[in-house]
Amino acid sequence: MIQLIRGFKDVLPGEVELWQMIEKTAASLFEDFGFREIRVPILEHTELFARSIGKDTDIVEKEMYTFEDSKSDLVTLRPEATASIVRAYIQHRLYAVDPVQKFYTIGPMFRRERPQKGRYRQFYQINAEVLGAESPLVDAQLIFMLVEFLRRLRVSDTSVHLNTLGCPKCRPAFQKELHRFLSKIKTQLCADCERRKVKNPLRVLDCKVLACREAVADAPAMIDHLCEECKGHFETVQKSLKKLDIQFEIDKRLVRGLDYYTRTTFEIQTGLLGAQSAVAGGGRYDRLIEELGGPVQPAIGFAIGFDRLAEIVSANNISAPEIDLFIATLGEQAKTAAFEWSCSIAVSGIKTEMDFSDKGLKGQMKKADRLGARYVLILGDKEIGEETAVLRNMTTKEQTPVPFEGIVENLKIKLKNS
RNA sequence: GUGGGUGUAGCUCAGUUGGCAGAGCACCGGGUUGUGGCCCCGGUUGUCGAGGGUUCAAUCCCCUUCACUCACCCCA
Repeated sequence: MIQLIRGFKDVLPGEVELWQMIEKTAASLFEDFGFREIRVPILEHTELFARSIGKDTDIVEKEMYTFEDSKSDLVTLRPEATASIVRAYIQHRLYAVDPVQKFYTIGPMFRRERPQKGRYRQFYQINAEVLGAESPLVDAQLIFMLVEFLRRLRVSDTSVHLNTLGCPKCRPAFQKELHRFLSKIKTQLCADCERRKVKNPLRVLDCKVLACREAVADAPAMIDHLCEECKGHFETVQKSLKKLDIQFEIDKRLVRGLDYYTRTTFEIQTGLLGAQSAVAGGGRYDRLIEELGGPVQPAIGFAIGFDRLAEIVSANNISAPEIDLFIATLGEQAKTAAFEWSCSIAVSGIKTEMDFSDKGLKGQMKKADRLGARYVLILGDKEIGEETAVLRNMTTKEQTPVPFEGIVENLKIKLKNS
């Protein structure tokens, strides 16, 4: 048997209703905050991701689905959405009329990692991005919106983690100091951290190995080395969050895996997903638009892990959709009549089903019951002879005759009003 | 990429120190020749994940492989 690709998954009916509910919740809330939906391609030039995410990141180094198409263009299945949104902003000069543009998008991303709980090779994200806005109030508003989104979905056991990564003015000095510190303690670091020390020193602070944790306990923190502007920005973000009654904790070790982040970064964590504690993450990327060849415009955004979210949203009150009418038939003549009627009734917005096999009445009643039919129209030889069908209310068991004359219109009226 | 656990009916899972493959639920039929849910009776579940090896005999033991799963790594 041909199975689906490892790390990919089918979302089957039953689960799809939950997904639709989450999508609607996001769209409606984000639109209330002035975000508009944007849809960007799943395939982009590899160059776009290499330049935005960073050549030395794990994502670009070993996790992307990259291949040559038939004309030898190097293309990649997107591992994240921000780069494409920024590209669209630049390419279509969306900044020309108003540099401030707010977008959201929902769709699949691809990363070739080893699958585990809450981690798939094709996974879905909901992204929200504000391009062209520098104010720290925007940072706070975005986090507020994210928290409200989770509240609407009744997700419990979540916390907001906040950090700042500084800007090109203050980060280099800090990095130099961090490097000096790491060189001093290098004998105590694990093999992974030896590697990180060169490529992404910030990550060393986030290592889970006990020896490393102890070694970096009093390492310098970015938060203590901010320039005046970054410091002020971060303080305003915190002050604004407090005004909005958003609980958060400063997490000096919160580092993001993508190179483009600057200043504010944040993550929503949960204890419900095992090792994959991040349900959503985001931050500022004030230099990215410019680095991709656009105007000098700051930006901020976040991504929500859709699959992870779906796993922790309490799905108890999602039930299979009921149908309004089931037509049970006996004999060819009845089936033919029911066939025409059912099509005509379904078109008018009434969920209608019938059975096309030659089941007995008992079997058809059973099927109607399983489908959650509110009414069953019974149509056998007797009814054909009398030109009157029988309509059974499945809850009250009450049965009423319905003459063939004008039956479709009568059923439409009756079922719509009940 | 590395390590652990698990693959038996549609689903949840038993099982045999190697000897014809099981239960519950679901499904189908009957009790009710044309009326669902509850009840009673009966029936079908299957490459025992795939390939190879050992053996008179393998679902069981050995090897390989694939998938799922959890963790590392990384991230949403």
